This record gives sequence, C-alpha cells and structure tokens, in this order.
Amino acid sequence: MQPGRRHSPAESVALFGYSLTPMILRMLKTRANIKDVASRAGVHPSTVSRVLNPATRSMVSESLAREIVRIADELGYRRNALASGLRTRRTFTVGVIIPDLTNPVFPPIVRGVEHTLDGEGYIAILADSGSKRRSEKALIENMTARQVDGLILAAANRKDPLVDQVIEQGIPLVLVNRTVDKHNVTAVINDDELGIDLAVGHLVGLGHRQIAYIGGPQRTSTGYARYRAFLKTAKKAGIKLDRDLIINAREFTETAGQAAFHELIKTGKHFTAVLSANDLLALGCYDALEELGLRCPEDISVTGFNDMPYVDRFAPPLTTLHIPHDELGVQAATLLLERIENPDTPTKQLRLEPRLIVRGSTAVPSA
Amino acid sequence: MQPGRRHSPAESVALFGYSLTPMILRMLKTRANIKDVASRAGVHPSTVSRVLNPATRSMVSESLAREIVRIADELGYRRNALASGLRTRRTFTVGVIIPDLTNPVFPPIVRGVEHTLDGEGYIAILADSGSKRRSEKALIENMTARQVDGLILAAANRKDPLVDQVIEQGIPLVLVNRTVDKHNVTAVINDDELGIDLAVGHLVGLGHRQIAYIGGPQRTSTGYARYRAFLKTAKKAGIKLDRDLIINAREFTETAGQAAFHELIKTGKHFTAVLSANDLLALGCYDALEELGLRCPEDISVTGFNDMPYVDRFAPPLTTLHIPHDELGVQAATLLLERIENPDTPTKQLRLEPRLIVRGSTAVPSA
DNA sequence: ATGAAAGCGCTAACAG
DNA sequence: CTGTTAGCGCTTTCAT
Repeated sequence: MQPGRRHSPAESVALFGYSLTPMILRMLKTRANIKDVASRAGVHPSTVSRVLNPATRSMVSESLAREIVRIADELGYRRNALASGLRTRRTFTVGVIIPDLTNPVFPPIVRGVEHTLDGEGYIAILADSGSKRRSEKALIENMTARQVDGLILAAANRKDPLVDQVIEQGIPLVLVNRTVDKHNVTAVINDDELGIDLAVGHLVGLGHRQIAYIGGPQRTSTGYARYRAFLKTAKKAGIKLDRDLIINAREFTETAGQAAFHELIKTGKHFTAVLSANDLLALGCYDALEELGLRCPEDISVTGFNDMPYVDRFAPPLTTLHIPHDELGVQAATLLLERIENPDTPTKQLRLEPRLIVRGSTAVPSA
Repeated sequence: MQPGRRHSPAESVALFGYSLTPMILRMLKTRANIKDVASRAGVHPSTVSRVLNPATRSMVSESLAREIVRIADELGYRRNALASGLRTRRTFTVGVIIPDLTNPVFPPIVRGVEHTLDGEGYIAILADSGSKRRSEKALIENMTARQVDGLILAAANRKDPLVDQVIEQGIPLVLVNRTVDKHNVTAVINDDELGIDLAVGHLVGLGHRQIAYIGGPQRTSTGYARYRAFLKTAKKAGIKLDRDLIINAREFTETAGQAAFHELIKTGKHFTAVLSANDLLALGCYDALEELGLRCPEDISVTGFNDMPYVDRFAPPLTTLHIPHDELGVQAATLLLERIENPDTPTKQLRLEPRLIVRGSTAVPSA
C-alpha cells in the first residue's frame, strides 16, 4: 500500500468505475467519513461539517442541508469523535474516579453523574482506583492524556497532592462525597455535622448518656468532619465525653468496625450506644456484638451513616443517616459542566442534607 | 490570530529570544507536544514518536532515546491519545454498558472488567443504560463514534437486534452476565442449569416435595435458562411439577417477587419452599411472607440466586447461589482483549460455576 | 452560502 | 538509525 494512499469510497468509485452501494462501502472501510458524504453530495467537506454541526448548520441553505443530512444517514455516517476532539479540543468526555465500586455508596453517585452527563452529550470514563494512590495518579494521567474535559473525584483525601496537581493543570475538577481541607475546589458533599447532630439527638432523646463513637480515617474529610462534629455535638448535648469511648478506625470497613467495638469493650467502660461514622463500621459492631453474645438494640444501640442499600433488611434494621447519593452525583456533574463551560466559575462547596432514618438498631437504653 | 499560526514553545523561544522554563511553557499551552520535545532535543518529531512508543523504541540509539525521554519528562510531555488514536485506529478504550449500576450484581462485574483492562493499558467508558433500549442504542452509537476498540454488554436480551448490529459492524464484542440465543457471540455467563440443580437438590435433600418457582423475565437468557433448568431438574428429582406453582415475573425486582409470591398463595396450592430465580425476587418473597404473617424458614423455605452483597445479613440470611461476578468481569475483559487483538478468534461461551451457599432461609419442611 | 486551505498531534512508510 | 513526507477525520479561518 502506498504511503498516503487514501481509501475514500469516492476515489474507489473513480478507480473502478462502479457505483458502490452503502453496504459495499461499509465492507471496504469501517465507516463513511465526512469526505465520503461530501463527494456523494457533490459539495466540499467543510459544507458537510457545517451541516452536521448544530451550531453552524444555519450557515448552509436549508435545502442543501437537508440533502446532506439525507446522504449522511444513507451512508450511516457518524462523526469521528477523535478527529473532532483533536481539532476542537473538546471531547465531551469526563473522567470519574472512585475508590471502590463495590462499596454501595458509589454506584448511585456514579449513576447520578452519568445520567446528568448523558443528558448533555457527555460520556464518562470510569475508573475504580481500588483505593490505591499510585494507580489513582496513573489513572488521572491516562484520563488527561485522553483529553477529558473535566474530572470528578470521589476519593480525595483532606490533603491531596493529586487534587492540587489537577487544579494546577487547569483541568476542571469537582470533588464528590469527600473533599479537601482547602476551599479551592468545587465539591459536593454531605452535611456531616448535621448528620451527627441528628444521630446524637436521636440517641440522647432515647435516653442514652454514655455514647461511644467509632469514627473513620481522619485523612478523609468525612472521617474528620464527623469526628469533630461528634465532639462538638456531644458537648452541646451535655453527655459525658469519655475519650476512651472514642475510637477512629483506620478504614471505613466492617472489620475495622468490629475491631473497634472490641476495643471499646476492653476499656471496661460502660456505654449504651455506639454511634458509627458509617454503615460498614456499624455492621462491624453487629459482628462484634454477636461474638460477645450481646444483643442490639437491647444491650447496645447502634447507628450508622450512609443508609446503604438493604441496611433496612439487616438484623436488626439499621438506624442510620440517609445521604442522597444520586443527588450528590447529579450535582457534581452539573457543577462540573458549569466549570467546563466557564472555567472561571468561582469554586463552591455544596452540602446536601442527610436525613435520619430510625430503624430497629436503636432503642431506649436498658441499663 | 493567523490561521495555522503555531504556538509551539520552541518557536516562542526563537521569537522572543528567551529560554522558557517548563513552568512557563505550561502556562502558554495546555501541554507540550511531540514537536516541542523534538525541537528541544534537536531531532525530528518522528524520532520522538519512536522513542515514546515501546514497540519502536529499539529503532533509536539508546543514548539519544534516553535523552529524549529526559526532555519529555522535563516538559511534562504526555501523548495525546486523541491524535494517536486517530492515526493508529486504536484507542485502547472499551465501552461497557450495564443496565443498572445500583443492582449489586453489576459493580463487581464492572470492577473485574476494569481492573483487567487497566492492566493492559485500556480504559473503560461506562454507561448505565437505565435498562432502556432506546438509550442503549444511543449509547452504543456514542461509543462507536468514539472509536472504542470493543464493547462489553451486560444487558443483552435473548433476541437482541442491538447485538446483531454491533456484530455486523465488526466491532469486537463480548456479552457478560446475560447472553443471546444465537451462538455467534462470545459471552461469559453463569452456569444456570448447575445453579438450579444445586438449589433443587438442596431443597429436596431437606425433604421438600412441593416446591414453587418464581422465575425471571423470559426475554433474558438467565430468566429463560433458569426456568428451563427448573422444569428439567424438578422432573429428574421426581418432585411434583405443578404449573400453578411456577410463575415467571416480568422483572428481576423485589416488587415483582412480592407480587409473584402473593399469586402463589392465591392458588391455594400447598408448597413448602420457593425457589427464586434471583435474590431480589427472593427478597420480595420475604416481604410477602411478612405481610401474610408467615415465617421463613419455619413455614416456607426460600432460595435466591446471585448472592448479592449483604444477603448474609438479612433476616433470615438468604440461602442462595454465589456467582463469581468479579471473575465474570475478568473473563469478559480477557476475552474481549483477545478479540481485539485477533478479531477472527472463534466465538466462545464461557460458563462459570455457581456455588450453593446454604444459610438460614431454608430448613426442613414443617408440614 | 460555499469552497479552499491549513492544521489539531500523532505515526508509519519510505528514503537515505 | 534518523529525517521526510503524508495523512488519520475533522473544523475553522479566510476568500469568494
């Protein structure tokens, strides 16, 4: 094959003197391109481009435009997004990085993001970083190499060089679910303080005075904010704050929650309720309770945070804080699109309200 | 700005007579390109291209190659995937379409797919079709316009024009989770017959003879295969096959399962166990049982299919069939990559074995 | 209203 | 081993 030898069907027609049907065309090359449509219509490729782009379509006479559209359809023409993106520097693609898809809080977020993007002609490149920072960095590089128009990160740490890096590169960015300490990023998160307030209020209302707290990793905004909120709220509610009954787990996992609960017991201190910083930690409490032959809520009340799917089916159904995860995703995508349109949009932090869902894991303290 | 006016930093250097640092470069344009690296290194762009491509790197002298890599790093060069893909017709991107991310069976599949792809330098474009065919078609078009190297569909119907279309277009395709009736597609699914076999065997072993069946939509391969398997296996096991006790729900949902169970009860026929074609349907049975004041497993045993996360925490913990969903994803991605490398690979259907997980929802029949 | 020409950034065939 | 050249498919000035 000659270098630069083109295989445009139009040329093939000239070459072989045959009239090629679309079906045959399709067998010759993957797809008709703009040039094919143009030569079929007897116009210049740029005219076709104008017609096929809504923004410039009005530049072309209506009758010709219709004819071109007809031919394009006939040839099954689809714009090559690579070529288009290369030229325009807009890919209508955004990268979404989440730490762990199998953690039930993330699918609804992703879904909200996606549906919002889809409505605007964007598509999402999704990556599950497996919570590993190394791969996260690589993923971001991969995505920027693909010229994504923006990025949504669901796994930021409070201090996050990766986030700084993205910002520095001028790539539109929105954080979701977790945020960073600095306020130089747009983020959509949950109102942690309100959530903890509600949970503490609920427990206190039931009569609990010795409330233990199992928190999450302090490197995450959620873990930190909930911890701070607990200290603050507990003080306000006038309950005894025993430092031994406050444990911040290293991870938001069931096993971490289980271990933490055992630690609480080991202190020998009395407590009638455990406020956990998320559902998984609460679930770990369930495990520990069972191992210790204790009952929930009869012996100990337990609350969670997140309202993961199916926690209402647990034994006992978990009292927890519902976070509108889909809405988190929707808002994150909306804000990102805004930033893509206008990169100078001032950053903003959106805080969605959690709702307390009272179920069977909390009750009036027995002792 | 003149048409065609280039803003390569190298030219800028010449223009202004300044030595520009990488930092300043980055402020001038989004990113250094191959030409920038080339002029900095005093070589031709194609030489840089060769160095930066592992496959062709050996064509360049080792010392020069190293120098070029150094300069590329210094300039923070990243290959523009759009340009590269446009030229090579390989994007290292695959499209993944799933019907509903919030259905817990899909996240692990997606995760398996992604991790496998990631290992090979590919990335996934993910779309949640919301189970809507229309949007599914649009999504596929969007993805092919983006020149994806292949497609993974998790939501095929037994007869699926969309699947036919993709195949016809010559786009490498792998189905996962569900397949089509025709055997002209590569698919990675679960061994439904074995699963049903195990479930029936378990119930029969416990002493159940009147077993009701709540199946899924017959348009899906899973719904159909499990239904056929139940008929076959039940006959083999010598249990009474009462057509009234076999209901195929329209959807794999909790509400559909609930409704189906009520229908079963309305028949007035006696049964001691319900075999459900998936966990969500089984969950619906739980709901109906509660509404009817019946207990599981004391009054009725219930089994599911899928082993969704947390069904072990339900009240009662659900006896079900575990499907290695991550492995499904891993295999699907592996087979797809194979097909991308060699499109003529014969199609194959991989059937992974489910495992029976006996929990608290099944027991010896009381009556 | 349409055409001509140039180039986004990269790679591959060919020449030397 | 390296440079030259052309072009992937598209969009945009600019010119008419």
